[in-house]
Amino acid sequence: MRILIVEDTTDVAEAASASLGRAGFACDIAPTLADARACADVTGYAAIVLDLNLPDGSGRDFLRDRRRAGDRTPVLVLTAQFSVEDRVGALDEGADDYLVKPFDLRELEARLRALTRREAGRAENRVVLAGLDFDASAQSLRVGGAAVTATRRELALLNLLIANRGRIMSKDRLFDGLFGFENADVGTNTIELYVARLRKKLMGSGVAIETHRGLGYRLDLDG
Amino acid sequence: MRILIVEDTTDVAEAASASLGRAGFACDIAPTLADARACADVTGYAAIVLDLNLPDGSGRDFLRDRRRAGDRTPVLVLTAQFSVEDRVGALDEGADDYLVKPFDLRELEARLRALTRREAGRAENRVVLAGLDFDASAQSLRVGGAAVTATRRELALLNLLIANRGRIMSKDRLFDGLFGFENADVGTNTIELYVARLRKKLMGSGVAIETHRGLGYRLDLDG
DNA sequence: GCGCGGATGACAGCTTGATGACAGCTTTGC
DNA sequence: GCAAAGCTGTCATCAAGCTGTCATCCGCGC
Repeated sequence: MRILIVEDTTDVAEAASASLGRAGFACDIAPTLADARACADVTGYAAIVLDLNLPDGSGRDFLRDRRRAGDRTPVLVLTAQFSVEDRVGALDEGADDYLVKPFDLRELEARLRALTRREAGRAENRVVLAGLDFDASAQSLRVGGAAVTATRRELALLNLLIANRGRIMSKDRLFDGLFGFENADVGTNTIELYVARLRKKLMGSGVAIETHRGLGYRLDLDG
Repeated sequence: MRILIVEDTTDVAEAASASLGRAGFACDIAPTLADARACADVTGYAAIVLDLNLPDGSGRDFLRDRRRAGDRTPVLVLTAQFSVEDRVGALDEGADDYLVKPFDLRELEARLRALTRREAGRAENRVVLAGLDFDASAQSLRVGGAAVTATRRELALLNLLIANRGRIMSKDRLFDGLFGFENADVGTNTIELYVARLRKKLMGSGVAIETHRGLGYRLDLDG
């Protein structure tokens, strides 16, 4: 984890750097806004510690610029001011946290850990198969890059087939997956219907639903 | 955005709930650890505000349990203690932030905005999308440059849709985000109502709320 | 060729969503 | 405190389009 410390008071910056270094962070120090910009442009950081009082301007401008540019690196602001307005202002301008000087180094360390912690693993429900791009959580379907709309039943069927890709699914099992008890009297023909409708929408995706007579259906790569 | 407030002092909890409600958050209050667990098991929250001193135990246990269980919901800890050890301890146990009592309600609000914003992958409160310009902290909305007034619920809905832009949000999820438990008996038709009202206000913004029958709604660029 | 399982187009019913009007309640301004 | 304004949510009505049935056609395997 690499951290950028934007702070012009050498003592503070070096103390922080040493302390964070011991905690496993690699730190770069930037004593001016210009240095900070140069560093941030060259490499990415897991987080930025930003003093607001700098010799060549206010850290707020730096923060605002980065956010406007779409940069989401977590920023922890250091401030000498106590007023609630200032704190609220900093947070609303895009800071993720702040610390009032003088601060305890252990606390800086803990806060940076909290900020950088949530970088890791987001559960992805997305499946990409040849020209097919299906995201179960967003219920979105793309075929060859183009968004395709599908109804609830169609998506449910697709979901089932994808989850069992490469395996033959009997109509009974598909039926069980698509309909609850209250729909038990729906004709089995319905499955065939939805397979047909899905096939039409998956046209040209490189993925095909094969028919296996007397056995069921299987989704797999085309060809 | 739905928030769980775990706090046994009724005054504090209700003041926070009222203040956050005005800011567009839907709040549930849990006065005990048992209540908190029950709530958290039943529904998901955008963030949890957690007092450490509770009648049936320490909030730390609750926090630790949730993290062990793999839950990453942002947690903001309320504490009466000043010691650095306590603060560091809370952060390292998985809290994302803390506030020392007594705290300013505006600050709680700003910190929760920062926490939920980060979760939604945003670095600042302001979002500009085509002709739509929305600022969550100022609760202000502009369409094609012109200021548009919108009510709290409308803004809350918009905020939710923007945070999940591009994905289909089921009415249930939108409902959970807009209403807490005390409003559980509100008809689901209400969502449709607010979608209609929002659509009217977003007219000509280049952003549209698409209906996906049986699935939910999705906010995306028009076209 | 025949039989059976599967494919598919059309359609009617019905669930789901849209929307205008209204009553209750909250907030705001005085 | 009071009154007015505005926000909220319910209801009823209307529109849309998803669903599943039916009938018919296709094609594989025997």
